Amino acid sequence: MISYRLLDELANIQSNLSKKVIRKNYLDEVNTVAGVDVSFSVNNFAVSAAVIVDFNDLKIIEKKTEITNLFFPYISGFLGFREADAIISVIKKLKNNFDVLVVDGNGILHPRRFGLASHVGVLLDIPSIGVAKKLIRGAKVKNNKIFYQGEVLGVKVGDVYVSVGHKVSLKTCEQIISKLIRYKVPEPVRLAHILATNTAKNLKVKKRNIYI
DNA sequence: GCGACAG
DNA sequence: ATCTTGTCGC
Repeated sequence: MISYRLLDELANIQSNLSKKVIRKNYLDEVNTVAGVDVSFSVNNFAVSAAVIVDFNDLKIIEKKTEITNLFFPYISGFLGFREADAIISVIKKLKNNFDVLVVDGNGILHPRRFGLASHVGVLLDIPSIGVAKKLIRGAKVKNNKIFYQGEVLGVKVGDVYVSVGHKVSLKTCEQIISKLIRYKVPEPVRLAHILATNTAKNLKVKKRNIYI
């Protein structure tokens, strides 16, 4: 079980690490973009997937999957402690380099400015962008700007909510995500989602066969 | 007790 | 996130 005492400590860790987040561009030209997503299998396994695409034609350059243990439940505001490890593990399996990472979840659009995308970005010290499918509670959208706790912390692009993860300006986040959208979710993340979901599904089938 | 929650 | 069939439409 997770105690409020522990959540307090983890919230402090987030607050401290959020000071490392850089909201400006620390990247050169963008030629390749990686997308990651995590799916969940039977009980305590997480299946993560990473897909690198060419920024110009959105064609797949490389894809990888990884299976890791889950050691933390889903608690809104603490997604990084549940999924960051799985994401970092699969990124480390990639052979190719990429210029920026797109993560399924918020960046600094977060109670303590340290959502999943920032969590992964800071730990790996790479440019990252957060893309959420649902607006975090308490935020409001006006003219596609996302207002949260008195600050503009994101931008709505199509149907998704974009925020700075690390080492990318909000303006650049907006430009990059705009170019990556074919359907609702930006291509590399959508492809990673499909890959992770299918891989998790196959795992379940295999596990089931043992008992037949 | 009820509804809501970034995934 | 996940549990789940058919069905509408290109």
